[in-house]
Amino acid sequence: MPSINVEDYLKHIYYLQEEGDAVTTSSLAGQLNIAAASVTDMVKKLSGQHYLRHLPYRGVQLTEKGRRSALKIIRKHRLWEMFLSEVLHFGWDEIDEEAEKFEHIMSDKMEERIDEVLGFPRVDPHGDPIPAKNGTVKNIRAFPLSDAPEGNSVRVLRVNDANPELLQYVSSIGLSLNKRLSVKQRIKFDKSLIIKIGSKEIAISTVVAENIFVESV
Amino acid sequence: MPSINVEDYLKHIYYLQEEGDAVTTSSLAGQLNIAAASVTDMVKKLSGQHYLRHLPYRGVQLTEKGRRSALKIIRKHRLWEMFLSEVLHFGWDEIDEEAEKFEHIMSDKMEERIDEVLGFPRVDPHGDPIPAKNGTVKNIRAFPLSDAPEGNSVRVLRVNDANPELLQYVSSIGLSLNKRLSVKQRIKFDKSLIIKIGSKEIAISTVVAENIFVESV
DNA sequence: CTAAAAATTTAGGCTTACCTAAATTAATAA
DNA sequence: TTATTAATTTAGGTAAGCCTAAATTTTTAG
Repeated sequence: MPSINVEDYLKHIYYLQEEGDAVTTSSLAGQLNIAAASVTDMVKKLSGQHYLRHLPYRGVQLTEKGRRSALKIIRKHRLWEMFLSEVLHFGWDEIDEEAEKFEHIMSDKMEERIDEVLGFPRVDPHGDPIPAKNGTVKNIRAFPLSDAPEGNSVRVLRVNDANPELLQYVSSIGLSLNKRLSVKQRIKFDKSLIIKIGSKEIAISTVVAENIFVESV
Repeated sequence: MPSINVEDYLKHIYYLQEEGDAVTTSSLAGQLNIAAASVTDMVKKLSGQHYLRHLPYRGVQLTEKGRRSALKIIRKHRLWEMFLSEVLHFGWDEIDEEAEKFEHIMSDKMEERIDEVLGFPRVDPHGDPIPAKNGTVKNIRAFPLSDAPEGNSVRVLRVNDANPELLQYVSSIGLSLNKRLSVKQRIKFDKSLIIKIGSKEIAISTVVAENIFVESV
């Protein structure tokens, strides 16, 4: 069984890989809030245990073993987020932090019980897919709202959960998962957007638009 | 904030104190499954941080600070047990183990939310009192069934949760919290009891009787 | 193409919390 | 009361994960 620290490394490597970024010592150090030298140490250890492959000075890549372990944690994390949201009525801006620790101590029995109570959900409250027990992850084909052409009508499928304030803001302008909106206007010089939600028109910055993922409708 | 390990020490010291036992290096080592020498180390550290007083070669005693910290953990532990039992329908023989880890990571926000959902319970599923936020603990005036005189009619108030198999056994003979029973006969030579639950008469050993706490009714 | 800058790794250390073995103190039995 | 036994503490170590500073490798700019 990987330690809590190892689990955190694997999870963050998976996230970085998923975003298509190269997984370097420094990007990992940034995610984990840890000195780069410490990351090198751990990476060598994880490589020795075949959780990942390490090309010195180049970066790392999860092995199948590493990917499996990462997905187990992520499954627990997202199920717990779902539970916090659905059963204990936490806001979507609060749940990620609460789940950070629980993901590491949740027993398999607990995982199954919660999955059952929730009715075997496929996505978490931010629209991220909940990995299946067999290691399958449904990939959500959504594109960032910032890429939507003028006039497009779209539906929100996912919101990046990395920043609680962003989530709060998104709620505050009346957006939530599955909500429909249309792009009224794209402002060239600052790349901001004017979107229409229901009958309201709202201006949002690129930063916000880049973190809202949608599908055409 | 005390570390997880410190919390475990404080909790077990509290338990031992509560049972009226002297809290010695070896009794603690036994509870924590740790070598006595390691306990001495930690005890000196905790004494330095004023969580407890240490009389070398004699034993330890929690300070008020230590008692407070212990009760915070125990409150979280018992609330979580209650939640597992009431909301997720875990058996009373499963919950203690599940709560061992969660007690250390449960946020105060989570604690409040659960307390609320459960309707501010006063006792956990084993009949142990849930300490209040202000550090008050209702003491349950119950005596062990093994002390009940022949002919006595009693009600179950608490069952020692230290042993899951005992809890299972107690359930299996039809006993649970608040159930009434009467002592039909006390067998002298092995101190076992014949008790009557509803219309059934059952023989139970001292070991079992010593772990069931009752009040006269 | 090379020199400076940036990223990565190596070296040497630290802290927490554990361990075993040896020394010391306390308890117990003759 | 003293010798033996039991409990406790001290001494010296270990492993996991982190750190800073120095050395090395890679990238980038001129």
